[in-house]
Amino acid sequence: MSSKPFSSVWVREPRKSAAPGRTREEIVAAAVELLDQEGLGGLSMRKLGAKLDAGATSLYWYVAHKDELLELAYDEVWAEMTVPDPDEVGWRDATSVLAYSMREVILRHPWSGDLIGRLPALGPHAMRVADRMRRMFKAAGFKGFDVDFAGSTLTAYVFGMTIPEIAWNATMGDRDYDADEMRATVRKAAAAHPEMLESIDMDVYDDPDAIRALCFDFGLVSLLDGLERRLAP
Amino acid sequence: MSSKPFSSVWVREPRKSAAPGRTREEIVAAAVELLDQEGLGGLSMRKLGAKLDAGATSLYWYVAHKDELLELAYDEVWAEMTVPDPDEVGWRDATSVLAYSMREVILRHPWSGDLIGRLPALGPHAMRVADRMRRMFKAAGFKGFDVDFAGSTLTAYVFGMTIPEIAWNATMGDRDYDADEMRATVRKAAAAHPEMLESIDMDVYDDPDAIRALCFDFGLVSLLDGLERRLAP
DNA sequence: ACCTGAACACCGTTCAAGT
DNA sequence: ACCTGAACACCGTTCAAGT
Repeated sequence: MSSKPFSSVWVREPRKSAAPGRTREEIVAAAVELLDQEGLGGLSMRKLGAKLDAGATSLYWYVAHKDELLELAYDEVWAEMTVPDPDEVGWRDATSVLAYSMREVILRHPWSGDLIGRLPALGPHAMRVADRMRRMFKAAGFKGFDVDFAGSTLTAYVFGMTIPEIAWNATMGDRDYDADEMRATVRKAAAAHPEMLESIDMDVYDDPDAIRALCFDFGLVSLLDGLERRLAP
Repeated sequence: MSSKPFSSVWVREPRKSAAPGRTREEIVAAAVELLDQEGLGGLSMRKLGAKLDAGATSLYWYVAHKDELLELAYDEVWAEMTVPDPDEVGWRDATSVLAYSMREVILRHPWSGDLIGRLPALGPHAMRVADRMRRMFKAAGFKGFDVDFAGSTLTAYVFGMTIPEIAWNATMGDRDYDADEMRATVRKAAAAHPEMLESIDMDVYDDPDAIRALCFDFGLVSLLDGLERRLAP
């Protein structure tokens, strides 16, 4: 009945390469390297081909299209996330460590921010995280759908908090940060809302990195408290 | 000291058009229409020009580059969000209504999901929401930085939860959904984690829309509980 | 003040052809 | 089995030139 089937690299049977030629692994590794260096916009099939001393279109033998390549690269990001064993540290600490680890990994690979939630996360490394995260929330005492709901809630929070951080780093990273310039920008944008301007603490713009870290923690603690409340009998 | 200044349509002085020619408003309206119909990938300067019976490059008189156009369109999305008055319904209900409204508006303009957090939200409509949201959390009893932290936490959650929903709708929307096919996909992807497969309730794939709504509510209630806890003396 | 078309430097992807 | 180059149908943006 489906017009076109659900498609993902992880469902498609890969080509079985006996020995010669390139391998998917080295292609993906090169792609990740390029992405880390130049960002999502910096990865083109032509550039990646050149990097591998191959013709631009040779990659299409290993991969159906660019999105598959991105799916593969994306899964590498999940590989770097640490999910502690809840039996050792307790579910709350485990969850907290995972949340911080996700944030850190994503900030280290800013291009992943544009992929999160947009690409299916069905790769082996994503699955490993999903598995261990389920264990975490089961250990906490969640049952049935709530195990998945708790997981979705956590990742939604972390991703939703981290994605704007990437954007901030991108606009600010390659320039000198000027707190006063930033304050002036905000003041101008919010000129129509004097009440807000008056109540806002402009000190937030002194050390944005520190404030963002505080903010992340505030939200995370709130979320964990809220989840804990779900467990009460 | 800054190499290049922070840039956003909302900081730049727009051209003062006396009367003739096109207006920014109609250009933005046409852009939003195109985006709603064809998605982010469907908006090109050439297509938008054609839609306005203009040369492809005429738009560059009104807008410095495509990103500015997107900033303008993006702000229109914020215009549709309803932020209730906390004095009338209480902060918890107000927050809840806002969260649902955000989710609904974003799902109605799926292209906005790709822009959220990536583009500066300094437009007048975004500012209106920010202002009213601050009021909400101040009414709740938050003070100082916590007012902003609570706001960031809420939007992070809503955005992080909604973005994957858009992706889901995009892959599934134009085809018939096949629950069994989906279950088979998951089973295949998770084959290496039998424990997870055994514990997962495959009923989630029967009616994904309903489950996602449940999930959104679960996370939102948890988050609100957690925020409420921050207010305890 | 506003609009145009040509041009530049890119894209992803297809495909017939090579080895 | 693997790789290639040419070709197609696109992009965003610049810029000199028009009115």
